[in-house]
Amino acid sequence: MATLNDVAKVAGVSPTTVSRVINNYGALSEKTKTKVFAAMRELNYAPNNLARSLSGKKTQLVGLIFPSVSNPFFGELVATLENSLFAAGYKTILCNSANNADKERAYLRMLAANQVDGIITSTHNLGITEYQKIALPIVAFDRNLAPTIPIVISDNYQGGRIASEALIAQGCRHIVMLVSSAGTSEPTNARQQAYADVMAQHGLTPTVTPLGFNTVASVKRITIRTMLQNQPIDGIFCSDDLTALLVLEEAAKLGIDVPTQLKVIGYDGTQFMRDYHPELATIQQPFTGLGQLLIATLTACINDQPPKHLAPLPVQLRPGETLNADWA
Amino acid sequence: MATLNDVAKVAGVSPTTVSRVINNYGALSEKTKTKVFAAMRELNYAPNNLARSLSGKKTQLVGLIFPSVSNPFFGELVATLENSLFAAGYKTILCNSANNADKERAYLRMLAANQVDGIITSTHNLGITEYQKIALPIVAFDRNLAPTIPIVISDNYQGGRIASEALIAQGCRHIVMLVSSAGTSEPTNARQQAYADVMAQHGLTPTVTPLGFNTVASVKRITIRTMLQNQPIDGIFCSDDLTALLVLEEAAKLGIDVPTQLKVIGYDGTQFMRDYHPELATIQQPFTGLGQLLIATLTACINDQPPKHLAPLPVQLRPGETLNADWA
DNA sequence: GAATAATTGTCAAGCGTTTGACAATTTGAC
DNA sequence: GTCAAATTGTCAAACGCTTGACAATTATTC
Repeated sequence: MATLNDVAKVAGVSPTTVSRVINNYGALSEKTKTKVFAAMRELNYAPNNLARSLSGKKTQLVGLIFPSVSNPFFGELVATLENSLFAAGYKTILCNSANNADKERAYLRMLAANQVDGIITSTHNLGITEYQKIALPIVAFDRNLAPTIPIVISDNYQGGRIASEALIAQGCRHIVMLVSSAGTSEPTNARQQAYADVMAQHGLTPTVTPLGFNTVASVKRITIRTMLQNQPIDGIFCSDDLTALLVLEEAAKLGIDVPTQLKVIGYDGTQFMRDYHPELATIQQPFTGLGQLLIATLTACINDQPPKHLAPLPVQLRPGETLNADWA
Repeated sequence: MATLNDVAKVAGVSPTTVSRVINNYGALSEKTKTKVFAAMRELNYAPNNLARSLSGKKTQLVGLIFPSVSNPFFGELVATLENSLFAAGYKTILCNSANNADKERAYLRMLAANQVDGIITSTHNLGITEYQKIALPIVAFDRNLAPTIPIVISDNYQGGRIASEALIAQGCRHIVMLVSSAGTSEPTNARQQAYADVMAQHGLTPTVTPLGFNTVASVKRITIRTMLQNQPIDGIFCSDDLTALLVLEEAAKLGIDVPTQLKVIGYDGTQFMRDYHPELATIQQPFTGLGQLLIATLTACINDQPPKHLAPLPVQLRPGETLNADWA
């Protein structure tokens, strides 16, 4: 690997000058700049980022801690983030926490050891103190990590309300909500709260059926099937789109027609769903907006300007045939 | 951030001793080890990996260049890789090339600048010379990058053969293959070759319809629909599962019953498909095996022991109702 | 308690870069 | 041709750690 000194020799200038060119600092003539750039190209030189960072520069590394990119929701979010981070000059270290506390702890240590500039995370298997001990800029997505850690969310309550009201507006009276989230104090729980509130406002009884975030699909299917068989249900609100898919398939197997007998609405609205299951009505999260806000917030934290307050981003209903047959 | 010197002071030993403990080198008594570890914990110390690597240690960083983790196939593969890499003590730098040559070039530079130990890639938008210029261990997945770069694949020809024969065995005679890959010399093209060979062996006419890897789903749908409407087709072999999904949906819209009127088989067999579309018959790629082989090969390259020859990993048919109604 | 082995300390160079202070040189303007 | 301004060079310290050489200190053993 060519070093800065090699470049200096080839260009016939001093190492300091090369460094000045790289960092665009000090007085420099066009002529030397050209010479140096030519030498860099000739040697296929890339400055050693380790050395640069050691001597004070930022690493331009950001850690992304998410459950797993094998889930299309996180996959899409991570893809969005990675793109924006790249555009902003950052490199992405990917960490799939797999909802494993030990792994997450190891990741935090590792990211610190690698001197990342900041972390964006969407898991929380650790205690608050552990997050606070990290003396690093952190931004959370949809999770309450610690009072001091800024959190970016979309409007979960609003989303829950829109979904519930949409089902009721379509005539549903026996509406069940399926939730697969685990914790109790998570922001996403506002969706359930909204569901419960809306149901109560309409004099209807809310029924929340938990499925467990880490439960395998086949087990979820069984729960869903028994539910469909044993309860009089005409509407289902799923806290994520994948669960909605399971509902649609189990309903089809049982000969329940959607949307005449049963209306279904999901949550998330990934591009994947839009492409491969456009029939599903869902609550559309603003992926791009969330990604940009996450990164803007993180860079703000990196520059010691933590945001005062972060308003939840608006969500919107994406209509579909599972809610309203003659939608199109 | 605490440094090695801080740890030494707290532990009451010399910096050298702390380094010896970290690197487990030289003669060390249990007593000092304990003291040092205690001090490290007390200070929440993590060795600065930049400094370690600068002074000769490996970075334990691996770059992953894939089109995008928003595609469930790559998402799952990347998740698998990340897990295994983590287990092997490596950190993952994620690079979504988005099939953009400039971005890929920038990524290669960036990875080199960050002194990664190696790269695993599954895109190739660049010329051979550009890959060879990278003086870094590279392993390719399903792509021919350069003669010198080892390539890990599953048995594409075998997969194409199994799929084609399965359709024929189920009585299909008018079979179309839908391919979404772009290049002409890619290993995955063996699937088409096998399809063509098998068709010929049975005295049938092969028809390959290209869809374009980067084409949006809605456009693919149109192609598929017109094809279904205008050609007598009783079997479709898709070069990936997502395309198969589109086929199933368009067929349903047209009132074509699967599998009685049309049989469909996909390719890839992600966990996602198994969970959310178990009805789809497909060719199952050995994800875990591929991941492990990719990493084993990369570490071999890193240790200057490039593999002699890499045999394609076997694939297998995963049956499903889209191929055989009474399968279950 | 002497001899030997085991452990720990001291010192310094080096990894590739940045950055500041200062001196030396070149350039341009008049 | 002079002078100031612009440009480039020299030198050295620093970032945090590793590693080797060597000396000094402890433990261990008989």
